Amino acid sequence: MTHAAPSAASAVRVRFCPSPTGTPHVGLIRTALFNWAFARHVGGTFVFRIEDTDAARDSEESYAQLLDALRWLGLDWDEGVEVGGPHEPYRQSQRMDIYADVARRLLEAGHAYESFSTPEEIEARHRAAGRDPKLGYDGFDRDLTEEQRSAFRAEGREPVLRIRMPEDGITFTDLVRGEITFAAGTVPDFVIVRGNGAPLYTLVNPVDDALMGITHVLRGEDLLSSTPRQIALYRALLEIGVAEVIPEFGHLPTVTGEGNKKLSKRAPESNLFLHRERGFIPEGLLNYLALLGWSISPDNDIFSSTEMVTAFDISQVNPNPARFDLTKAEAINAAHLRLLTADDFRDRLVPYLKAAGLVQADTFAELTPEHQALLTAAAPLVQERMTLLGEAAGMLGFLLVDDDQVVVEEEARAGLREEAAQVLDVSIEVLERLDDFSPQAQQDALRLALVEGLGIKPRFAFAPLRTAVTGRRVSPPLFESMEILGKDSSLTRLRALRASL
RNA sequence: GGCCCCGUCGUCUAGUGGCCUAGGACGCCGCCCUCUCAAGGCGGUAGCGCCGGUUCGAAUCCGGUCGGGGCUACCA
Repeated sequence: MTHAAPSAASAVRVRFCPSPTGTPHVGLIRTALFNWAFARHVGGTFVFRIEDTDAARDSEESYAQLLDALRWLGLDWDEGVEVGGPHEPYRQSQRMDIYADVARRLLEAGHAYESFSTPEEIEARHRAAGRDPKLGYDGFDRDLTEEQRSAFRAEGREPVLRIRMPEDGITFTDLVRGEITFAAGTVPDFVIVRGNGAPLYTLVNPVDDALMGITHVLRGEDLLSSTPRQIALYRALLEIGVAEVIPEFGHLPTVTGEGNKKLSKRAPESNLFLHRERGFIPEGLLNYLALLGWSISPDNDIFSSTEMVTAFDISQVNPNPARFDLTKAEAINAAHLRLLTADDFRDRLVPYLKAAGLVQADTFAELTPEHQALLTAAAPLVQERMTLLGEAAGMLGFLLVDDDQVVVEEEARAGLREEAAQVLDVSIEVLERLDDFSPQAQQDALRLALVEGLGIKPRFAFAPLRTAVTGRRVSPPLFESMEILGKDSSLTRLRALRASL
């Protein structure tokens, strides 16, 4: 791919482990990007694992979208789903026997215990004791005797498995926030296996990280408060020989939307594929996402993912929440669009023109020779005029439709002034006589007749022609456009608008 | 409520005690260029939440305060 080959084999192993629920969210992608950049920077291993332990919410469609997303963005992984690796399988739904085994060992070693209390009972005990009912689990079942457990079972209760939290507080050094301490007693014993035997995220995530040798966990800030539980579980896993090291944690700043709240999955800006459909290119989107919490240098915002890999330093990540600003994202995308080579830019236009029904193929190579020539000539005209590839249809559509299919937009027609008819009459006459239809020749002749001859300011002199030829108020440069269109076609369009006045 | 995180222009950020009368970018405004729109050039707008303390000196360190956010599930 685009990254430097992991030369000195690093011991660093990081992972991206999304749940396949819904459409990929830009915040999720930002997390993937930072993990990827971190791994590539140090020459470590990037693992891609799927956490599909919630059958009620997970879907195959979402799984496919996750693959599509990472591949589109070029965030390649060394180990994981599809590519395999030494710790297969990489989908948690296929690792249930592993979790059952670890849970059993945790129970046998006394790190976990069976808990029969229902949420209602826990709350009731808090109230009875005059405590805040929202305190969470109270440790009631910690030291149940075998007799008590049997009695509960006899009632038909199915126990969940809880981890026994340590008596003392938990402190760790966050890679982006520094030292963080959770005081003793503030984190209740948590559930790792449901009453029906299904393992929970609280168990499977650390277990797989341990089994897969993950050394650094970079994830969203929303998971910060679950870290003490994971560390407690890790300590237990260490003791029973499932884990070898406790990874370091780094909590990436939340990606917010309007109003400083976490960018909702319902918000359209959160939808990665919507951005792709509108014409973001991977380079632009990745660059923008990198800016959410990180900066490559004091005076530059535009960079490639390769440059990011070279410079990325997790300790330089800003802990502040970052707002997803579509306007800036688009500006960054526009900058990358301009950075593309002419051919590359041209080729990337094709799927968008296809989607708009203007061409018949998805790739440049499959286009008709006519369309290929036309696009090759026209693409450079719009490259620095576009922010999103999706604008291609509007900018180039007039070149891809028949003369009698040109629709003159209201905005353009409204801009026509009194002298439009006269301008068109004169222009048609001038252009008809032109043998050299190059932009320069057109301009020279038209300026002579319109600007000098009729005394009309340039900006008003050419507007009627632009409207006639493109149907729009905003278009690629007029003379170049007419050259591409050809003399006959251009004249036909000029006459058509003239006739409609 | 409890626990935890965060607090520099509207937004994303640089800043790790003197280089800061706080730099860049997006946005916005103006001018130049100009066949439209862009691009480009030039200029401008706008910020260290607040209060104490430490220090010769604080955006930078400490305390408090206020504000924002996250978590508080047999979701992930």
